[in-house]
Amino acid sequence: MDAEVQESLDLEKALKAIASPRRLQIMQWLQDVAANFPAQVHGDPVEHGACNLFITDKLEVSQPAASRHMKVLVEAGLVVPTARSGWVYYRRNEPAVDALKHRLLAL
Amino acid sequence: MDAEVQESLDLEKALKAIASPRRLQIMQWLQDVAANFPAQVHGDPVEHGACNLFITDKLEVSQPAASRHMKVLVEAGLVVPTARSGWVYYRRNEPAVDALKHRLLAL
DNA sequence: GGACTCCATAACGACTTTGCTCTATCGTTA
DNA sequence: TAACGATAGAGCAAAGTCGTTATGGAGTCC
Repeated sequence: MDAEVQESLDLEKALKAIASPRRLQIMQWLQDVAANFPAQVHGDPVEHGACNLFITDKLEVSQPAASRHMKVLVEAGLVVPTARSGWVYYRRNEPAVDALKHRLLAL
Repeated sequence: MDAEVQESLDLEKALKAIASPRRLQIMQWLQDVAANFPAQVHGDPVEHGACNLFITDKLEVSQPAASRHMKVLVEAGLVVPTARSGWVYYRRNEPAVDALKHRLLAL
């Protein structure tokens, strides 16, 4: 366990981030981008993650609503955004997710 | 892992229950009732848990506010209340907590 | 340049959360 | 019986959440 990642994790923020059906769902989808989202022209599924547009479509909410959900996840440190020529891709921040699990095991 | 406990766990409810500084704190206090609360005349710390009154005092909120926090934890299944001659004692529901951890490890 | 797509932010409304105070209930005790 | 202490519920206000539509910036394509 990386001590720096562990310390930087805001437990309350991370818990609130995933204590939402939509965002929990997103985290699960992002576990396997290639399997859960359409093929992407740009942006490698593994390296960069899923295109924001696909996430919005799957969530079946408006684009601003999806945008805000992603922002919550990013600010909780659980997801990493990659802006690339107009598109934004999101991938899980696995060290942070592991840190969250580790903290929760101590509860 | 008890399959019945596992299935009965409402993940979203449990997450929302602990995604609150106060309630997270309560769960941590209840890990060691004898160490975190004054000695109780009635109600065994291990068997029954901590007296609601002590929890209210430690939280430093009004009695109804503490009462409602405990209700949220009970309804999430994470805590078990024991009513005993006017007082209510709360203890952690360890199987449910373990079930929650188990579910979160899959995220 | 002009039209288009993608994304983020602002503004709004409905609903939920969380604190408070006041009140009712219930068991113990004088 | 009457008084007291612990708890839960009702009612209220402030703040947060989550959805929407409207708007504007940034990049792509003709």
